Amino acid sequence: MITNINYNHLYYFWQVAKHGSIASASKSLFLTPQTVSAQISALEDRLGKPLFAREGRGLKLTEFGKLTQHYADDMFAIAEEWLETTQSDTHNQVRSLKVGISDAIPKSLVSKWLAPLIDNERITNLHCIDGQQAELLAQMATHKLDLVLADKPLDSSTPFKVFCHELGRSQLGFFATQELYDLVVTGYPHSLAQCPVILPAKNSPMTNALHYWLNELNIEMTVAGHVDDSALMHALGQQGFGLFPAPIAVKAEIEQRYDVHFVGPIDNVYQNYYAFTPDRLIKDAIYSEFVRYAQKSGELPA
Amino acid sequence: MITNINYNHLYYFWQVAKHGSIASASKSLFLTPQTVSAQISALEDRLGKPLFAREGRGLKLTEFGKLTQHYADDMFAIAEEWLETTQSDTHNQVRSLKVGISDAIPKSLVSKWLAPLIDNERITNLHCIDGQQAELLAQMATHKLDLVLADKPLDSSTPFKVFCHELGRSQLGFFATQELYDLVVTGYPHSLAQCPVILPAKNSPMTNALHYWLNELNIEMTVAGHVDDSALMHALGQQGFGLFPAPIAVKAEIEQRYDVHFVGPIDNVYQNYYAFTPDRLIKDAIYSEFVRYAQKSGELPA
DNA sequence: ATTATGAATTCGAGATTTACGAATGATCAC
DNA sequence: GTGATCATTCGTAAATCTCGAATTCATAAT
Repeated sequence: MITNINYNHLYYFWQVAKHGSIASASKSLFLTPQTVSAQISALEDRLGKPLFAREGRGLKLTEFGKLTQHYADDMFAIAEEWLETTQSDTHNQVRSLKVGISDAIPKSLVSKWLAPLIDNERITNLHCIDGQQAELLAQMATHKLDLVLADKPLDSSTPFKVFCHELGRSQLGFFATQELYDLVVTGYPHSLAQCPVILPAKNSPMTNALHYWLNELNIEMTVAGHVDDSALMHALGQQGFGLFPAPIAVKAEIEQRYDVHFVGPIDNVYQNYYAFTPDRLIKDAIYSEFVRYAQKSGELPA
Repeated sequence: MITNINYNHLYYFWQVAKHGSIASASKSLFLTPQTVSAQISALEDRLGKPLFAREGRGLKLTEFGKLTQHYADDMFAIAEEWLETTQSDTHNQVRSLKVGISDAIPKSLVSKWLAPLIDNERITNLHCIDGQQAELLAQMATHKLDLVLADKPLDSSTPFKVFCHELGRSQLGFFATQELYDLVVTGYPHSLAQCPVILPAKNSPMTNALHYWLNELNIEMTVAGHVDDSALMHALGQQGFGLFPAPIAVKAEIEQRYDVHFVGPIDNVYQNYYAFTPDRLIKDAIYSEFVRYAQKSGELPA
């Protein structure tokens, strides 16, 4: 007689796999290690193969264990969202938010957007991760993220349902170290020809818009490099690697944090901001709250 | 003290929600109805709200129950795939396959491709569903499908990892009822101008290629309509609604089933076939087997 | 209207599972 | 070697799961 899988055992396994040890997992489960150990053994017996290899005084996932963890990750991410969205008492609503932030977006802008929600105590548990837009959307599809922030809209052909909200936009400007600043500040923007620039990824909307602008003005610049990550771009800029573009909305933060100066604006070149939310109705309240806040604070220098 | 969720209870709930009644679910769980009923009640107590409304002598999901079922669907779809891919004994491998088939693909081609796997007894449990490519890929991402067949490749920007395999292609030809056939068969393809045609969706690769071909030959045709679903297109064609294009690879089936005649080929216009598989390693064996079979049988009239 | 049938449920008792304390090994840090 | 940390084994107590019998209720049959 083949018995059913005990999904509680799988839950215990998942906790152990996450924590890396029975001892630590048993604490967070409010159980004793013996218990957890026994349940894991029961699951292994049921499955016919070991999930962990006993190594030294600890455990190590077997290949089969790793695979199982992967599946369990996906499963319990859904379960957690289910509980979060259905168990939170009606007037206190959801209290946690997992946000994916595209590399291209300045972090200081994000914290500006999120600040009202945190100040309000609407959210007590914020979890942010970085990454590329496509990766983040994939994680949202599998319930591992609630919200994705990015600087490009979505080609309509995305397989799964996501909603795309426009948050606003900010004009771009060039920033540079003192040394470079002195070099180009007079005669801007035509003086730009004198100096290398760091640009975002090729074919990113920002880069394209920039090239168009330079073309219009008949300026030929030296491209020092293309960098995907905005934080890295700023850091390189700080080293004097070249001028770099950044949204004017965060001028103050950029100047202060990276010890650079604002050189000048880039006419008609904007970075747009979008928020993506999944096709789930329950967290709606917090979604719309976020979007509303962000759009309001997003009325940035035109 | 807030207790943990018992995921076995959730599993019982899921079964009941699927079967529509405790009586039926309890059979498939090899338990008695009292037991299942009690476990469901326990879960409802833990969650604080009822999952079912007792209605007459049966059960009906509450709104909360429906939502929960939705989450449970997603969770246990993953669990089932996990068990299927890890529990199947090593040399007998996987025996079930869930295939999503894009509307645009002629079903007779699909059955040709799948036949070897079924004849071989490699697969004993085949589940096919129809739909639009994007929808199907979304379902694959959430583990509800193992394989998707479609007629267009994928823009690289798909958020999640899928592998795209080229299966082959078939030249297209026009088909028509006897009456229309008589009208256009002489002087083909220029005679096409005399007769309305049914085309696939606007902007589908097939439609674009067709327009290009017609343009080249300087033929102006009347478009009777655009139809997404290949089966529907054939049915309309059978009614004499107009000529319709179809892959020559299934000429015989089309002629026989829809009682139409092959009018003539369309030069340099092909329908391409692609198989999409998810980023999961375990079902690899059956995937590659399928792709190999399909590619072999896909060497179609050039 | 009365009787059956099919469904969910309640109750109580027994079987099973789960959980813990105590004790045992095994490993690591010192 | 000593003490600390971790997983595990064993035996037992508590919780739970499960089932049979009986109950309730709504529908179906007569």
